[in-house]
Amino acid sequence: MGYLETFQKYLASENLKLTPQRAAILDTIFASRGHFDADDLFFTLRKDGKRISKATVYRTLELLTAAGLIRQVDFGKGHRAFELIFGRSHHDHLICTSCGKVVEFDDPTVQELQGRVCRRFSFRPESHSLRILGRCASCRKR
Amino acid sequence: MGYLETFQKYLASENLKLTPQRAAILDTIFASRGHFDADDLFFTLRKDGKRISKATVYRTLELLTAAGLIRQVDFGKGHRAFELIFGRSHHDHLICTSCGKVVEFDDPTVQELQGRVCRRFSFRPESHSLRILGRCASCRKR
DNA sequence: GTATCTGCAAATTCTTTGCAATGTC
DNA sequence: GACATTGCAAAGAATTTGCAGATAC
Repeated sequence: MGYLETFQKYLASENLKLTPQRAAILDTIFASRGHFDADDLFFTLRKDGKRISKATVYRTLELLTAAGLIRQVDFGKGHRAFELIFGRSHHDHLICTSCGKVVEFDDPTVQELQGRVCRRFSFRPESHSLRILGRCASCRKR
Repeated sequence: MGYLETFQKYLASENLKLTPQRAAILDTIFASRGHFDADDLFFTLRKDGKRISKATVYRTLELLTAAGLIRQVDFGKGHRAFELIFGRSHHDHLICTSCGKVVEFDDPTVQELQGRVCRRFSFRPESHSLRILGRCASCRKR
């Protein structure tokens, strides 16, 4: 099932509508991949000639999160960032504290750990986010 | 070495001064423990009869972070939260998505993982933050 | 046709900054 | 005494909200 179809299914289930604005926002997210925030999205849309208000961008990001197509990530900037998760496998982030470079990685240990910790404290696991901070090789050379 | 002494040492090394406001803020953080944000701190101080401006609270939180006495944590609220790290061992957080309860845990696996991932991508590890989200036992019963 | 959406501008919330008075070392 | 610090109020950034007109289903 495609992403638009998935979104539409979610919207229908909540009695919401698929508007051209919502579709354009989702298309833009899929086209760019990577990480983004509300502002990035707003300006990319504008560059593509789509005049969608920031309010709509914010409102749509919330819907897409609820629909499970994107998720919020925290890179320590003062504002919210997101990334696409639809069609992607789970991963975590390694972030360079000098240049801000973000490397995605996947290590099965995290899943096991999540299960173990949840069992110990009687939680039902839902998700996790792991950020490792360090200095990348090229920043260390400088 | 006590926390105030540690802070003072940091301040001296940066040619900064220990003021009554800075000491009061640090004392308050130590007295309350747990997690807090700028606002919590501001109101606790005020309740204790200390009239310290928000600007000073924000400025001091930055200093305390730089001094390594506290660190920023992300609980997915829209604003910054902090926790005391001075005198505490490292830990991560398990958070209930229903009631917001936060459980601290420590699992040595995370350290190993951090080392392994950094080695793989030639990063020098500095720190990490792991948040596991789930539903706690009492929320599941409801 | 009706309930949801959009854009706009105003309102909120969180945080930072300029500046004159004050205080620490 | 010099330079850092404070409080205040204003500025800034990010996000949310109220509302009237437009639109999907």
